[in-house]
Amino acid sequence: MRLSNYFLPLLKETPSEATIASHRYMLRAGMVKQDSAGIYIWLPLGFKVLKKIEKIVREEQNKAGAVEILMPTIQSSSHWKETGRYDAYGPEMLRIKDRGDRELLYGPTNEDMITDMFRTYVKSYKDLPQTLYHIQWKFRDERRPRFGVMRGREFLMKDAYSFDVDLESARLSYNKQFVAYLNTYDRLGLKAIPLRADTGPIGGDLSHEFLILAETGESKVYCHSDLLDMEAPGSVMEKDLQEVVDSRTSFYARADDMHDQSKFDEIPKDKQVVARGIEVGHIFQFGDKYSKPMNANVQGANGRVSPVMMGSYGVGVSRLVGGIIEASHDENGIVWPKSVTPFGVGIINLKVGDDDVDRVCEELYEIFEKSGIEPLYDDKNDRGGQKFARMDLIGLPYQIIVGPRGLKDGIVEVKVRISGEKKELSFEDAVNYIISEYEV
RNA sequence: CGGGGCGUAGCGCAGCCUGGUAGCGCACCUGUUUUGGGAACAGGGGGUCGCAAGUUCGAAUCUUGCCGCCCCGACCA
Repeated sequence: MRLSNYFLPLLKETPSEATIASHRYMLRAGMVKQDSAGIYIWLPLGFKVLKKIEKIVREEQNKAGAVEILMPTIQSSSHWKETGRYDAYGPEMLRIKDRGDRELLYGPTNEDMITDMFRTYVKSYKDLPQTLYHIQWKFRDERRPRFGVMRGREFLMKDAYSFDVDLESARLSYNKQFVAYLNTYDRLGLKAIPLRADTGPIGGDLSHEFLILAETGESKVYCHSDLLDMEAPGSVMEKDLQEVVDSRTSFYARADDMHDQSKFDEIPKDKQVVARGIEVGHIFQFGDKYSKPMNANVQGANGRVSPVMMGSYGVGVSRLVGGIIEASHDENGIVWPKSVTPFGVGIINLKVGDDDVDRVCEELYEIFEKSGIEPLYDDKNDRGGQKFARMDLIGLPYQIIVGPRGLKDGIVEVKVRISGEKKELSFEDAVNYIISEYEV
């Protein structure tokens, strides 16, 4: 993409409402524009990142054996009345009436709808287990939306729903998602901690929330530091993932609402971590909570009919955009992990109109376009300082700086955003270096 | 939902107390000189002062009502 053709409305000054880094930088870097409280327009740069995160979430869901569907944003109240949640959910649910005075709602979650769908098709244990997911916009009429996309009213969520014949099988479905979550966050460049969680209004028996550490996190976290040092499990072939799950859950890790100081004190002092975190995922195992009232029953091998055992698994995709920035920024702007960066490399032309500089930039641009690295070429006729500040703000992992001064000696400069390190390299070395950095 | 506050150009703000032709910085446009870490100078465009009613010769300014938004706390991807 050439910057001269792009829509990138940057702000030099910080809008007054933004108090945390991710919100400030998302506004300043032209990623989002607020339209009303907790509702945002996704501008090109923000949308690109959102889509990249969505893609990684999708790939990891597919790897875990989940199957993608798409449910509507607008739901009928009927399923919610069947489960009793129409009354229980409260004012967070946006209720709408259509022209026929029918009660509709903008979905805050989809257990009720998917349970209804599932029961019409599946009657036998032979069609189980099954996990379905979708990535869809949700609306929750939060009392106080804030922190930009971190707590919007409208937000993009991946929600998966598992269906099993019994609790033993349901445990395996839960474990698959647990492992998929660890891998997902790892690919997003995040260190996520699974915490034993309260089951909240969705309800159920077993639940973990996943937090990423950030100073501005809304939750206080107490955990064992070894948990933070663990690598993502990657693709695990064994059928029963219990060992992998146990290897994480055996460490003490609680948010303050579930905190037990005496157990925390048992951890060696130098391994105790007290930090703040942002919730970026939550998984639940809730058995027959919805299947029972909705008569979503399946017949087992023994011929007995019983409610299908369910779980649900949420990842806040739009929240992750903010979460990643919270976890990865400095005083100059965002520092994107390579996996979600909106563009792979920024090309800075320090003297637009200079034949040699223009030519080298164009060659670089073409090479990176072809190699799929997606360059953002700053071909605007601005001063160097402005270009440097701009590129730092939007946070691409690598910058190639091309100017007449370096070109005279046959070199271009490569800047690594995260460290600030600058390398003076030949054209070929610069290209090879960037390309090799993106090879898996 | 309790507490606090704000609405004046795209963004950041002053003006309001004490009513009298709407201002500053950034951004934007034109020109000149510049150009390797957010350039300088000169000129210029952009506003129903959140909306409505009222008081007044006259309202951004005073009064009332409404709408919107933010911040701090208690609750949630």
